[in-house]
Amino acid sequence: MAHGRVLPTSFFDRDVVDVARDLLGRVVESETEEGVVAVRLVETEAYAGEDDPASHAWRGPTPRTAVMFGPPGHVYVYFTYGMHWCANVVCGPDGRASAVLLRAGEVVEGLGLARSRRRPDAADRILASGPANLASCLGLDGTWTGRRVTSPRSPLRLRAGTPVDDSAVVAGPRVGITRAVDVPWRFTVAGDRHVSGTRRA
DNA sequence: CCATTGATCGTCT
DNA sequence: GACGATCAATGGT
Repeated sequence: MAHGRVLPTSFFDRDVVDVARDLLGRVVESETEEGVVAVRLVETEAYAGEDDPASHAWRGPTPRTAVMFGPPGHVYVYFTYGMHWCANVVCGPDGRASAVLLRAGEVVEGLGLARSRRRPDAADRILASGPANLASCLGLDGTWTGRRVTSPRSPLRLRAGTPVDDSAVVAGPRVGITRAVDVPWRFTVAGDRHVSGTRRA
């Protein structure tokens, strides 16, 4: 219970943009045989499914994106660039394929384990900075897809943490995409050192 | 600080 | 067969 209670399914069952913003300050926590790693989120992005040209779900369901078309509160972990895994939480009602990409955070528990999964010499500020780095710290890969984040007994959980005040939230364009490049659905905690780089395609 | 580039392979056209 | 919801290393300003 160190980081508050687990967020309920209703938290994720609403507009994906609102969820992305409200996830800042919350804590993702994974538990494996190796131990627990917890990350306080400082950067997220919203992807609005079939309505959003930048979403993997834009052209309708495929075997890969099937989870996103299911009920909210489950994880979608995808493989990209031949070497990286990235994690999303499915949002909105069943049938609407929206999801929030977890882009960056601060490791607040399990620092040693997180570092061993990345690089032994990784600085704290870059440990979970970037979606693939964040997923790596948590030990996530494709086998985690479909898991719930809304149960206290799930190996992957999202805890309430401490919500971030509106005055400290910055909205801007999403990173690394080639369509809908100007839609401001990337949310960061202003001035936080753990936010990832702002390079665009 | 900024810009460029190679690595590497699943997914969909 | 092309293209990624990326990262780290490199080299210049």
